[in-house]
Amino acid sequence: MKKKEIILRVAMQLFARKGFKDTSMAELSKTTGAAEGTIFYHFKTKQGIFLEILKTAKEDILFEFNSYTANRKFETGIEMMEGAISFYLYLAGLKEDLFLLLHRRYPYELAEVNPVCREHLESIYNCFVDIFEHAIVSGQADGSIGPMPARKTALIVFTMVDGLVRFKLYNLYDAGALFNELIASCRRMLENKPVTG
Amino acid sequence: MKKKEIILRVAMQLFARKGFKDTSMAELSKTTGAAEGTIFYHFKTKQGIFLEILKTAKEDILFEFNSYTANRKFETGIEMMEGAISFYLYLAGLKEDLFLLLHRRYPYELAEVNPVCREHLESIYNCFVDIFEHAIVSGQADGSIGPMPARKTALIVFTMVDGLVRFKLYNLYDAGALFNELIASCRRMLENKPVTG
DNA sequence: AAAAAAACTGACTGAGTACTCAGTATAATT
DNA sequence: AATTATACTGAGTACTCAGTCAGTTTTTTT
Repeated sequence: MKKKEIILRVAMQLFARKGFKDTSMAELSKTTGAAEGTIFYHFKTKQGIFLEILKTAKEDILFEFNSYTANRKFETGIEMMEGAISFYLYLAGLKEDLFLLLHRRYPYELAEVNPVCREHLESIYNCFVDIFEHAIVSGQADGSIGPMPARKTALIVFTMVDGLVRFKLYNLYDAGALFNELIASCRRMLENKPVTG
Repeated sequence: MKKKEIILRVAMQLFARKGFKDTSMAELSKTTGAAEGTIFYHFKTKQGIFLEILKTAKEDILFEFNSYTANRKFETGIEMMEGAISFYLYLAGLKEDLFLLLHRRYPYELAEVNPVCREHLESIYNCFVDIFEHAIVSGQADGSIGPMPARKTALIVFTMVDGLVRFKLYNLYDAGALFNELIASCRRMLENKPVTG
């Protein structure tokens, strides 16, 4: 593996687990085995490393997203939603460092002054919200999901699922213990209620 | 106002808006008008300042919580839940700096090694989840809310509402545009569905 | 094998960091 | 008025930081 790759991989871990500011170039140098000068040969600034991490993360998620949507088929929209939620939680476990990074403040502060960063973040979030929205639209077509604004509801589902991930990442609550209840709550929230009377 | 108070007040703002690590004692000294030595006369360490901020924040929230629960009366549990959600969003607007602080990573990292910090955070969170839980239990008693585990559901409602606050604080989405949909979603999630047939 | 290009090195820099301390000013107590 | 206690000061300390640069090693091209 080339040093540049190693630097990116290790920096991702450190930025996610310790934070951007709390990770020094000296530490990154020691952990990667690359001299500090080497790091600055490959990346102009420390922030530059972060932006490249975010770029590859975006491509990574887009890939996972595509292979997910290509392979899964669901009977109803509400089942599709269950699959989407499971997918998000599965991905958060698989790529824990990335989700830790995305739950830090730094990316969003950078996004406010750096359009490239903002675009990467938006791509990542749109991916996920799109999945939820698509499930809702499908469910409304097949009758399993009731009438409600699809995008807004997708955003609300996203905050629920991402909130659960935050609980887990921050060690606030055992996320697994809430999983079944989350699914049940979403079902009640989305289900098409037959009109009685 | 005594210098100690000023230091606490300004440090709260700076820690919330710029982050703990990104706020230097030099800056805090300049902004407060107190010499660096004065700051360390009142507080043993920088971390000590943070802990005292969190302590007063906890007392602050407990006070708001008490005056809220003392003054409001609701017909049904589901209405009480609507009131609780509004209260949370109102408080997040009123005490924006505190909520910014609580959405940073630093408090939770400190909580993992500092029991005092952990206790403060737990008190704060329990306050809010208790309000939601109480609404659910009341609603189940009066029949406006269906049968579901009260605490777990309260936690899920909390992630939804707090997620909305995060959207707003991070400038990700206009939270106001989602408010009505959030209330409607919660209603559908909680409402007691009459058994048909 | 020689020349050119790319990858790599680590000592160094100057600015910034949390925190200290010897001493001064102000307030409270006798 | 004298003594004591509290509040305050800012230059100084030892250290860490991101980033530089002159020079060396490795790889690629000719």
